[in-house]
Amino acid sequence: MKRRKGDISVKFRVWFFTKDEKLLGKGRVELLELIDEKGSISQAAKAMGMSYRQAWQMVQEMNERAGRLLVEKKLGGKSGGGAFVTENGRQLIASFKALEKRVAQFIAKELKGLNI
Amino acid sequence: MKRRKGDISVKFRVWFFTKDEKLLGKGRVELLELIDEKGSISQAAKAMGMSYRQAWQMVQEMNERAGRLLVEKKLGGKSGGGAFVTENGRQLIASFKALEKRVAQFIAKELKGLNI
DNA sequence: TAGCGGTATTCATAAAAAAGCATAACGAAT
DNA sequence: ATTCGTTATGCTTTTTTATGAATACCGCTA
Repeated sequence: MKRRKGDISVKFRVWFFTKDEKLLGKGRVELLELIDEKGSISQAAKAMGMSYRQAWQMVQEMNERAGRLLVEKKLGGKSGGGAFVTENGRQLIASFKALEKRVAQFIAKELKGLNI
Repeated sequence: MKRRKGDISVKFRVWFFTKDEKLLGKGRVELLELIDEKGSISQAAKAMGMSYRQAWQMVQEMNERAGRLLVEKKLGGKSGGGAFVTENGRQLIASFKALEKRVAQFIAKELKGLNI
């Protein structure tokens, strides 16, 4: 089977780091968005098909590494509590998605000139 | 601890895919380059600190998915045999590294304008 | 023809990552 | 006080991934 031009596609990922530790990537941004939408870590985890435990650990790690709270959590209360994305968190999400989009456009443009 | 602008860095990876299967990324390109330099999979694996088994499997997978040989192998012979990167392989390496470099430059440029 | 070093392949084992389960703490509403 | 759904956490099990050992094959060289 002969390889023809256009047979190869390109994928990419970007991540935000704080002092060489991964802060977040596409998956965690999606988790943050779902927390924002659902109002709880457990509902967001369920929606993503991941274990609550893992989602909770991710949030914990993100809050620690960011040096600021990206997600605030409330214990007990009317509906048992919940979790909410802070303004800092929303800004980080926006920055990430903006960069991701621009990189995607750049790569698409580059591919036209690259002979693969 | 307050988060200051510039506290966050960005990392990225790009991959070449053929029909939604990963063909290669930064690690495999490095392996190819080492094979080209050393003339054998086993020496390249040792230099990368990975098992021969894994390196061999990666080469196998790349050759299959590329639809063309990126690495040719020779059994037996003067020094027991060896492995060599084909012209196709070299071109793919070059394309990958060129794209990777351009993306790095683009992201660096973008970060100046992005407020994170 | 015996030896050398690399490719090719299987099998069992180890290490690491993810998932699953169970349970306590919490606090507003009733 | 009871109920409720969530956060929070430890412990066990499962799954995935990587590693290591062992073996056969290959072809040049001495």
